[in-house]
Amino acid sequence: MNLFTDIHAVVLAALGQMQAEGALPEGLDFANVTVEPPRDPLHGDMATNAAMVLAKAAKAKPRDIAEKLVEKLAADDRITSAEVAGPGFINLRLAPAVWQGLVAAVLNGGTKFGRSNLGAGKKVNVEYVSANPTGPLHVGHTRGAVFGDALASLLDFAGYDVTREYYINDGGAQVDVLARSVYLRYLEAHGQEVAFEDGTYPGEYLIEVGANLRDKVGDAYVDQPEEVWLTEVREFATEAMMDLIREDLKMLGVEMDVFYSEKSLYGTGRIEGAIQDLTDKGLIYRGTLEPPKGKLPEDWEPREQTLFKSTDYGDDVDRPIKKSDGAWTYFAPDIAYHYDKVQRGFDLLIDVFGADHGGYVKRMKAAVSALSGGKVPVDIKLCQLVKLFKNGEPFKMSKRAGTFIMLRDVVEQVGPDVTRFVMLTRKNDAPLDFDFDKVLEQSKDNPVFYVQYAHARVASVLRKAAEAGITADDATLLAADHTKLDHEAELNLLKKIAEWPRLVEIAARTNEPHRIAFYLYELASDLHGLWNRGNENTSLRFIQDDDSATSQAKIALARSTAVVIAAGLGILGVTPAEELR
RNA sequence: GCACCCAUAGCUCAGCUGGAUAGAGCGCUGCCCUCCGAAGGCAGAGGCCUCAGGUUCGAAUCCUGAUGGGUGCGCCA
Repeated sequence: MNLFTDIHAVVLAALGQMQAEGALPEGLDFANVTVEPPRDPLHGDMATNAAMVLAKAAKAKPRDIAEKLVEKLAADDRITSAEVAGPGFINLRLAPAVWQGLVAAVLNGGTKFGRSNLGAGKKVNVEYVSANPTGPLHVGHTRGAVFGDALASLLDFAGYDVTREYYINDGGAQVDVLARSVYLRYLEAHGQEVAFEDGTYPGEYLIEVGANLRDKVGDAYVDQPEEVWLTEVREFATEAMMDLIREDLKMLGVEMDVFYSEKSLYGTGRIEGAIQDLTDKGLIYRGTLEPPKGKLPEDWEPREQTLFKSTDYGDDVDRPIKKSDGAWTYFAPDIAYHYDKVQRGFDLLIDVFGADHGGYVKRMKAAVSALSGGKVPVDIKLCQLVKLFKNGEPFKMSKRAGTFIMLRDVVEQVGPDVTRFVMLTRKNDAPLDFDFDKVLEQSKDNPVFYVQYAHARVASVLRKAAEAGITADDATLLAADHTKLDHEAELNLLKKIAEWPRLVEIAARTNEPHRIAFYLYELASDLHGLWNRGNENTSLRFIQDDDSATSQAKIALARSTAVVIAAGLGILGVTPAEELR
């Protein structure tokens, strides 16, 4: 139930009627006609721009169209007033009964209220995290993980068929480095002195992996050449790292549907197949790239390479898919991977990358566009950096100094709910400050707490109602007389609830889950406001002494608010609190 | 040098793909608990939406350019 689409339909019907009566010419494009909440609530409940948008094509003055449209709209019994304002806006006011009807809609729908079929069941693949399997996840990954996960949930809520996917980069040189590092820890576990030189991972998390390897194979690999052990150790180490990463994700509450291995693309002809597809389209050639302008790398020399003609699809330069030794570059398996996603029948692909992959966006879009014949859109969301603070002081991360903050450090300190919510209170393409002290603060300065508090307050009302002997289960609340909710403050809260289904669609269309977080803050604010007005005006308190019928109507409103908050938090992956401590 | 992202109140940020007098939190000045949780609420002060052009009924929003900041730029993924 989305009141805005309902009224939008009313407006379109009225416009159609005007055409039938000759008041408007045929063949007008209504696509830009919107119905939205006016910026200033004093103007009314909803506003439409219909008259202004159509004026030019209809060769009429906006206000003239508006005057006629207003007459039609006023005939609808949901609309109590329709008036022309400013340059040709039409401001509408809706009958209280329309707003009051929301309570039943919310209580009937539960946390499914606001679900949309915007996605119409289209298959969408959301790829996120995809961190290299060389160590536990750190803070940078955390933002991508939270963002991708919330986006996936949002799209699901908006009616898409969502697959959550993790691409394991286990095919490149970095896993050989990992294997060698684990091998050193393995030797160490056998009592040898080892040195970690450049090009190895000195992280302490590998000590245990080395010891486990020793327990598994004994001294079979000790003092053996690399050919003997590299493949097995690599396998063993990547498995161990993926176990670590899976644990990290679990701590955050992230569950993937698919873990897709890069390595599985090799030796199966799938990379060759994808490249062949591009070759058939005339997009693969041998050539030499121009050196980048400006600061030239010291060892630059022109080289002939196998290139993908990504410039045909808007990229700045063509991109190499093979190294000079004939091996694939990282780009080639990535092309094959996306080719595979296209072939699995997804209607839409979304990649969530870190900001450091910004330069990768154009070539990936080019590749998908070429591979799918432009049929499968790919949206690439970049998550900007997370800056950590402690006591207001920037917290520098350094691998060398051991102050590299891991995902588990953050989650252990502040919990998954806070971590998730805070990471979603900024749009993905803006950098994020994360202050350990501030996020744990319990005040309105902290949005997580503020929203949780609103939810907990409603739970508190329900407990108080039980103490006062008022029945307040959802069935009873649903049957209550909601027309008693006629105070302006109560109607305002209902109007905010009415925006929820609309907001879900906007957030889903733009792939911006942070909008959910901001909406929840506003909704919580309205509830807190109503609550406090009960201080001065006792008739606004949810529990009315000696009047259980009125109480039930008011509690139904509180409960509806809590349901929407719970639904929103559900999308963000945050558990709604029944009680705060 | 080139590409992408960002620029809105003193600070941290929203702004519903072009709408009316640009919003919130913090901070600042006041006020509200015999009351369902004051862990809250209300009010006030605070703005040339970085700058300059353009598009149109209408621009913080779209386009061009400039300035400042971030990220990246052929055998690392």
